[in-house]
Amino acid sequence: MARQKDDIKREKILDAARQLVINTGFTSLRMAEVAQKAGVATGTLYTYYKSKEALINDAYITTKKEIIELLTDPVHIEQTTYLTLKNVWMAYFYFCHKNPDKMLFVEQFIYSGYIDETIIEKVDEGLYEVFKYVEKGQKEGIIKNAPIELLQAQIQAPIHDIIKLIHKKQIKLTKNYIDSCFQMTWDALKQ
Amino acid sequence: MARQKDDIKREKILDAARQLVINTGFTSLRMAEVAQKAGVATGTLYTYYKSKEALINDAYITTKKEIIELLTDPVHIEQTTYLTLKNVWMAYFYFCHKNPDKMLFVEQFIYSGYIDETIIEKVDEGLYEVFKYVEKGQKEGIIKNAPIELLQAQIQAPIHDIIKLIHKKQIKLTKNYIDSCFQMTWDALKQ
DNA sequence: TGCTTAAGCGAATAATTATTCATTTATTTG
DNA sequence: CAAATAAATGAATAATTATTCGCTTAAGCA
Repeated sequence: MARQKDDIKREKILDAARQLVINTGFTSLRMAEVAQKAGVATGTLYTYYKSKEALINDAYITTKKEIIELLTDPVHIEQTTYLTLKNVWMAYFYFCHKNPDKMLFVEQFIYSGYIDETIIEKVDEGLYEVFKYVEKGQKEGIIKNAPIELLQAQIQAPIHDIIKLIHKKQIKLTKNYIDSCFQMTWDALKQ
Repeated sequence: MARQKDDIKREKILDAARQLVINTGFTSLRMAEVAQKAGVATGTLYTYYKSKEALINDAYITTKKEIIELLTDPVHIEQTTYLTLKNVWMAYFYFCHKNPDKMLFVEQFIYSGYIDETIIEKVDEGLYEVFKYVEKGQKEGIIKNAPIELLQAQIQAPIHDIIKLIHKKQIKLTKNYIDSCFQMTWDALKQ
């Protein structure tokens, strides 16, 4: 037959899109720039995606899936709820630090104006797994009995804020710095 | 002479812009829609602002100033650091709850692609006042000795996340709910 | 009350940018 | 190795949308 679509090229396109969004905002995201940054011609974008909207939505879906897989990896599970949560928290923190473009893209996507509304809840379902660790801690009387979404906000929101800060002000990370972040979150959660 | 520009109309324009951004994203913000929502003609926008960029930047500056004035209002000051911080936190929480469009607009602005870079730091200077309450608590040995920006993240990020949630899922607020939010934040901060 | 002048209007225009498509290039397979 | 076919290209086109401008309206002032 003939040539096949190249998954590495697709990934380069998504990377380019995410990076451009983070550097210059969703409004300034131009298909021509995505193509240039990805090292392909503008027209090529349309053999991989039927529209700009489809491209952006795919960038969301694939990135979110990657994050959920990371968070629900059984490798984090330990004997105590404290240690399990710490592992998950650390894994997410490092992921965000290493991939600020992915984290920020996912966070910003909802306000992009390109949302295909149907996909958001579907993708988010995978997160329930993570909440189970928190609910387990509640049953054990270790974690506060607040509504689960409040606890979730206490866990994830500061991470995002701190990563933005690190990124913006080029603060360098020390073990100490990260540990005191987690300590604050744990103090917020614990009974 | 002749007619004067109408500050109420200007406010309506800014309101319209903020609401549209929150409902449909920055990318879908069209001058024609802003005009319609504000109840003026498209051309009128240009007697108030020389460009779309100028309009959006003004929406940012004025909103951010409003927030900073709220946070630095001396009325919040009490005998103890705990009570002062609680007052400021509550004031900000209620503001965000009542004006989610203002809070979200300010939060999203950085990623809008319309930033006039020079203004951001200038406007943010006013926030130092608020950090002083936190630093005071550190000197008193009441608040953890973590870097100030980490403490700031612990304070503000969960509020933003929770307001988004309330807005999205139409959770109804109870006194209890709000108090347990603040309790978590305080536990995160306190020594 | 009438004159002056800037606000207000919105259709027409200019600019911008997503998408298409005729052509070229490269991969697959018999 | 050659034929078949789909990917890749990027200039041309279509679509979208910010901005302008000639005209109308109304606020301020003598």
